[in-house]
Amino acid sequence: MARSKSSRSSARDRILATAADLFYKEGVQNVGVDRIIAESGVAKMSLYNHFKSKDALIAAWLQQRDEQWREWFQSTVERLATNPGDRLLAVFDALQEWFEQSDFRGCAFINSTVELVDRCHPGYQVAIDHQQAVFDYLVSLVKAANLPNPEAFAEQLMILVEGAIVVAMMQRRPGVAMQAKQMATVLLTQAQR
Amino acid sequence: MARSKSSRSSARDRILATAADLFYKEGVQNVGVDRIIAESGVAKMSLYNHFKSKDALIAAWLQQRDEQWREWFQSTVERLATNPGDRLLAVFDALQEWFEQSDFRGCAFINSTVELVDRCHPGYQVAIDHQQAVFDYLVSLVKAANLPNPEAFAEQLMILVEGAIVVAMMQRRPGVAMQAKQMATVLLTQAQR
DNA sequence: TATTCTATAGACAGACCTGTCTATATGGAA
DNA sequence: TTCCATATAGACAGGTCTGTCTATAGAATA
Repeated sequence: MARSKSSRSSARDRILATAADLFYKEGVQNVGVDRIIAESGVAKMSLYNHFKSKDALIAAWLQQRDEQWREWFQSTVERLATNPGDRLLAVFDALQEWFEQSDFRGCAFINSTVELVDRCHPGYQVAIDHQQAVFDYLVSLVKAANLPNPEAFAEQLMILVEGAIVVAMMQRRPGVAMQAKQMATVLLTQAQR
Repeated sequence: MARSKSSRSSARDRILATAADLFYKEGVQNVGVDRIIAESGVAKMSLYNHFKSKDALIAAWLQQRDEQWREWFQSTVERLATNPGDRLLAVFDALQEWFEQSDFRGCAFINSTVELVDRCHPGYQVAIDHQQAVFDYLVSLVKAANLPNPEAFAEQLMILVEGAIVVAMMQRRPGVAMQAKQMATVLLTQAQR
């Protein structure tokens, strides 16, 4: 039981790791299952034993990326600042760290939403839920900073976050995070009054 | 000569109009040339006589959309406000009109950039140029309003615009434009000081 | 009228895609 | 040792895609 579980996980994990890399770098539509099995060194049947279809693999990737990205994001924000007010702004320092990664190619969830036009795709809801989870985290930060109207201010932050991501991706300009941070500073001062 | 020119344009225009509709609604990767010729009622050879390849058709579509969208955007902004300061904010009223269109599915240029991962694709540079042209227009509005550091403030507006577009697309919430407008108002007041 | 240009329908090649199938190897468990 | 779950390689079917080719119709011009 423990063996079969561990060997199964190993194959599954290799598939998921390869898919994660390729799907993010090249887009879910531009990567075929043949490529994934070739680069992860598994047989095609292993992929289809672990995942019902390519669409299910896409959904599993997004699910995993949601968990991993948010864990990275939150721990980075909390590493960069301790004061609740500072943590709000540290959101943008974390973004800049992300933008500076050499393989940065935008938000996997925005990108997948664009590629998977069909709202019934199993990965679509995962992308929507991810945005909601990020929003909820921002709300928690705003509440910790004791600002009035936490939802309203978190929605403002969300606009800045999404805008910075798109500009960073399109123009390859990681520094946009600091512009967004400065905007957030101004809005924060305004919100505190 | 006039005949052949006009009949050629008519076929070319039908192809481009159909492609524009389908590419925007369903994404360039999800629409094949067979579908375009079927829905525009032309022969496949007519498409390949007017466009070197599907990629060239995509590029031609983006080029046309760039011109049409910016003309619409600028004339809408100028219709909604005459005072230079108000025009800056009218940008977001124009966005809201756009977001409320029933077929709104985000920015064709962001979407195509995501789909066409390859930066060498003939349509890729068109998308980058579009963003630059929108930015230049924002700079002209900021300059007309006599604000200091026009480029810096236009970059802030750009973040708000891109952020609003993404939120409107992902969450189907046209009202996000008014939140972005309110943020712009605060930043405008700050910039004027 | 004869010519020429552009349109048409549709077959076709060649590549790629997903998903299934077979036949076989391996390694821990009973 | 025998069994069984899982791994493997790779052929295969059936579909889609782009782009080319042929054969033909129609309409304006010389």
